[in-house]
Amino acid sequence: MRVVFMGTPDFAVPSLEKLIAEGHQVAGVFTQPDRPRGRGNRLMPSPVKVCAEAHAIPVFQPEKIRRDGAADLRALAPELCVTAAFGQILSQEILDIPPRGNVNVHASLLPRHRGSAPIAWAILQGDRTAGVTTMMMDRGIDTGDMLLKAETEIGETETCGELTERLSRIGAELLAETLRRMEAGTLPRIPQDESRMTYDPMLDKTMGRADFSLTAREMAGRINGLNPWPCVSVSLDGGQLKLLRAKAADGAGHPGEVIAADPKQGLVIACGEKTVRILELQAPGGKKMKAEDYLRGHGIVPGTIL
RNA sequence: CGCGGGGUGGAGCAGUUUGGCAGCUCGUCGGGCUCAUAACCCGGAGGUCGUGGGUUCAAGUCCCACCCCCGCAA
Repeated sequence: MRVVFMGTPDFAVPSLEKLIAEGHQVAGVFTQPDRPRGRGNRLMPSPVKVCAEAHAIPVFQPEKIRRDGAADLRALAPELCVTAAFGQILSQEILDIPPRGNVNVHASLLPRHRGSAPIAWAILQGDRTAGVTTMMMDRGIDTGDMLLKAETEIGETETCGELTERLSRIGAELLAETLRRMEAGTLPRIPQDESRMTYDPMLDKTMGRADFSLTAREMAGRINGLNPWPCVSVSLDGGQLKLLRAKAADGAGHPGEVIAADPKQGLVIACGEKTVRILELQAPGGKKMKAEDYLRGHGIVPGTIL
């Protein structure tokens, strides 16, 4: 099929690569403009742009596709558009261009977790499973009819970053099957049950402020679900200690109290209910490391309130 | 030239301000104690101190250049 792909972050790359590998004709790729990123504020291309260029596919980076992308898209004459974490809202004018419509790869089990951060929210809300849904796009945000769905269990200490990586590959497979069945005419089209939908807001860096009055399960969900961004962190030695991976554990104490902090027992912090064991963290200016490694070189006095 | 932190045995750190024997918490290897142990005791191995150059009787430490890693900001 002649398709145009729209996507931006790492999550979208496997889907683009799968389209190419499946023999679809990817006529062009739309992605977010290069942004200043990293140290030195250098302009960095999106992962999707890097991938597209490696395959010699024309790249389009309008600031707003609904304002100044229609002509380019029309010129590419796509039979179908595929989007995956593009990061821009499509107008009806854009949606009307491809005759077979617009398939979106959304990283949740719709109608749950509509919005831009479905994977993080699945972990934040303590879901046991996550997944990918392919859907036909319409004017609303993640409101269109569902096509196919793939489900996977969320690991007990799996982070948003890890789950995103996993779902990106599951999504690519699901996309391939979706297009196969579309061509075969055997694709179901299922309206979303509006009564069961949830819409989750964008992540915000203020969510990273540690709140140990939560239950241990909630706290572990925040720590794992907000990694790699914005991450839950606590102030320590004038810097921010990022908590990167955690697991609920037994025990109790004043919320925020350090129950244990040595290489043998690891780092255990009391929550509103029970405690969390910190498995990985990152010290100010340092690299990610296991909590035990951190504690070999840094002392935290048990009883300290974080 | 956006701001800032860092690179020291296998891991994590101190030591750099004020140049003077390579240190700490672990791990590892050997031995001991113990009914037993992730506990405890004794002993050992393991380091071009990111790279190159400079100053000095002497550089992890001071000077110059470069490489790499990380945080903030997005």
